[in-house]
Amino acid sequence: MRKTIDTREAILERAVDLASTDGLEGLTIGRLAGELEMSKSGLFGHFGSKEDLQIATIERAGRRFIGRVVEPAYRSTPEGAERLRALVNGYIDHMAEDIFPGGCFWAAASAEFDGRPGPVRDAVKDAMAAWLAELERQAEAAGADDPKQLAFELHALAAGANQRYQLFGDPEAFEHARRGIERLLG
Amino acid sequence: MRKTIDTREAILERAVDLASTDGLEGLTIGRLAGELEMSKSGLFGHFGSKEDLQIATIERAGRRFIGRVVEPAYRSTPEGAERLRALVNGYIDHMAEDIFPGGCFWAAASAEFDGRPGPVRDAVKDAMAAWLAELERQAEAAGADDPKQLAFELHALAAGANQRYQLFGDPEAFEHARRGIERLLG
DNA sequence: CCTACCGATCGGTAGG
DNA sequence: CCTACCGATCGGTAGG
Repeated sequence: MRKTIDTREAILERAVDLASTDGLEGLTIGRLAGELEMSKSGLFGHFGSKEDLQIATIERAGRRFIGRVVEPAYRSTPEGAERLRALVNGYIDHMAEDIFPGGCFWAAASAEFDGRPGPVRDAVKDAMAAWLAELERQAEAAGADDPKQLAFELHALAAGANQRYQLFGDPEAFEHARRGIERLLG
Repeated sequence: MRKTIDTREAILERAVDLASTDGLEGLTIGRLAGELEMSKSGLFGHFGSKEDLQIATIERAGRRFIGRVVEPAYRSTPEGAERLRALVNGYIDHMAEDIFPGGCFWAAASAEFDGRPGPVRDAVKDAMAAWLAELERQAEAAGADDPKQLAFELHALAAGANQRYQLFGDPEAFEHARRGIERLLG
């Protein structure tokens, strides 16, 4: 039992990385099995379908993001302006550190599935909605005039930095984003 | 000759739409041929490889964007602040009008290929670079303090609106983007 | 522009 | 968790 769970976790860790570079559709059972040196059917048995694997991968990416960005911000800052800044800067830091190879998992998954209705798209949507709601909550606690507007702009700057950095390999992207964030928050 | 060119153009028009929803990798020769009611090899003959088809599709999407966004802005406004506003608002309008089904072609293509070096990625990069350079040029003509920073933020707001609108189907995304743009330009 | 193929890979199943 | 398969589809080719 233990080992089965461990194997499943190991599969999903690799799956998140593979999906970050090649997309959730490019995440094929055969390639994933090959990289983990197990048979296709052995891997397949941990999931009921490719769709289930994709959804489990999205959930796993969500836990990684929470562990690396959200929890540190909660531990180090009080609710409000400070936590809002820590969340957005943490998001940017984790892009700059290439924690998801191939760029932000969420930007990729969102662009890939936004036009394809179904449970995979819904899983991406739920994760993004939770992140935006968290930003709005902290913006409200910070006493922002328009918390939704602020959350939108902060996320747009971070997502814009990811797109620019991934495409041009230009670390200046992060500087631009940070400057915009400081102008909004400071 | 004429007809060969027309056929090629028709193929690429469908290809841009298909790639907008299913990605440049999901753009398969078989599906495209099926939708156009021609044989795979008949379609394939217009291109030398799938990669060539992808690059030709990117170029075609670029011409569509220029025709629908850039040229109207040039015709209706003088260089500088007015043209900058017209370009960014035109970009947002063309997202809201669903000119690319499945969301902005560029956001999708960029996220899909940013982690895969090669000529396809380079074609996406060149198109995005030309767009950002155009924004920077108009920002400079408008007398902005930091034209690169302004261009980055304007594009980020527009791209953020696309992501949000495509994922949540929420037209408020465009209002948020327009509000941010007015604050930056006004 | 077509028919008729090729080897490789896809998601998924049978049976152990 | 495996081997051994299935039908479908992939990009691409031969030959006309």
